[in-house]
Amino acid sequence: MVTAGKRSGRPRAGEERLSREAILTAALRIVDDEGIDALTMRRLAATLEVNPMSLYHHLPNKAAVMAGLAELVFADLEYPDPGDSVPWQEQLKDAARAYRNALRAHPNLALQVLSDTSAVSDVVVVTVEPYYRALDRAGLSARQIFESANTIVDFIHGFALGEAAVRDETFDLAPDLLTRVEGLPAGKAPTLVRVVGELGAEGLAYDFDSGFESGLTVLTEGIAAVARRGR
Amino acid sequence: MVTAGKRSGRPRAGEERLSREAILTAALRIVDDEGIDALTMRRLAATLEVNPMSLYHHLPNKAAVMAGLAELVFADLEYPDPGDSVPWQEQLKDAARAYRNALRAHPNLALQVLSDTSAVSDVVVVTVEPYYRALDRAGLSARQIFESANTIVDFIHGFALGEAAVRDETFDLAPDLLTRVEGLPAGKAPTLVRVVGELGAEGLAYDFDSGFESGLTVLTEGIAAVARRGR
DNA sequence: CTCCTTTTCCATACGCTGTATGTTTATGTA
DNA sequence: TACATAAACATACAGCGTATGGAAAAGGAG
Repeated sequence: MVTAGKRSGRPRAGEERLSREAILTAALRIVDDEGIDALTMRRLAATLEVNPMSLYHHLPNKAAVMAGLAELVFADLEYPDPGDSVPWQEQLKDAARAYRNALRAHPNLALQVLSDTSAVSDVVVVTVEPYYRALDRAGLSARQIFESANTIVDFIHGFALGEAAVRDETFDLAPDLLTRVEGLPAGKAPTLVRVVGELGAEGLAYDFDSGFESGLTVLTEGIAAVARRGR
Repeated sequence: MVTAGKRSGRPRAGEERLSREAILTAALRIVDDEGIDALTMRRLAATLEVNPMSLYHHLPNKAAVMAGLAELVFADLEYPDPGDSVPWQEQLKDAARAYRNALRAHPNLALQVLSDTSAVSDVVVVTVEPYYRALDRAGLSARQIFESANTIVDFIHGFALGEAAVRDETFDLAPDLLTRVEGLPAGKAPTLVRVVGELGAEGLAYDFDSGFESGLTVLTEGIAAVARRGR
């Protein structure tokens, strides 16, 4: 019996089935479609119609696949950078929005991106430039620029973490929070109960977009205050 | 041959070897000492000198063990809450510091705590009360309190994420960042290069404590500005 | 007391994982 | 033409979470 497929041995020139890029593309698709847990070396090999061990000729191990995926997220990150014609606050916010959007583009990958420090390459380091540009224009010292940029990035990371976690389990914040707070033992967290109650009364229409924007406003106002005081 | 240990069947009264609490305590020790990957059901059972399957009589599966660990972190969280005698800014910062400290207490668990939404119980929800208290005193609207508290928590989460990631691989930020930035292609990220260069010249003594404090300052100043504008 | 259900342990086993090792075949270079 | 290298496949191993079932003590019901 002459089986048509799966010849063993090296493929003819131009018939290579694999490449680092092709593997990562397939992996990204699996993660996007079915979640991070669905990504196994065997599953990945199957979608590429290849033996699992073949993958190891292009990537040293599974951790490298993960790191490669994290890098893809950053590669897709493109800052608009409107230039210095807009106020620095707007420049800063635009950079933050672009970063958040890149993290949102692959929610199943967010945790990986945010936690895998081994994926921090030059590609990633360079992505902070727009924050430094904007903060420089705000009149901050070198140290203040450094610390403020870190603060912004930390906020975005925390926000993205919450957004991604909620995203993949169809968890509706508003009603959940409301019922949860209402069920609390009396007198346990009075301010929380009152505030959430008021929000519920006026229809707590929480969405992540406005939450992110209000965070950016707090941060830019805070940085402006620090800049004023710093002079 | 009558082997002394490992009798099968139910233990005599008062000789139970396991309990949910004992299991979680042992699990926490493993995670603290050897990292999250070292925690397997078999390993956990071994340290408790028990058959792996015995664990399943006290916890339904491994995910429940993880969630239980995350809960332990929040259980250890105690806010000092100096009361209303200090400015609301200080009250807010104290709450944030306490939360950060709780997350730092078990760095190997930080990622789990921050990403496992299934561990969000009443215990956790109540922990936001101090933020609400402080923000209420700042004169914010219900919606502003809600959004500002989220922003603070997001910042702490992002910060803790970075801190935990760096912690467990003896990665020294300052020299790493310096050499990395110096090795960048010329003209690639001019502001970043200049700022980090200046910091390197004056001895970039970065530590997480001061980074966290400067973040808190930016946030409280920003919230104060929003409060002023809100009137 | 006896009978019976429930609880808490142990033993075995299954399907899955990442990957080490070795073989086959084609390529590119000497 | 030889030969090292590269890219595929095949087999196999240790370790994982956990389903299933059995043994023995506990504890309540008659």
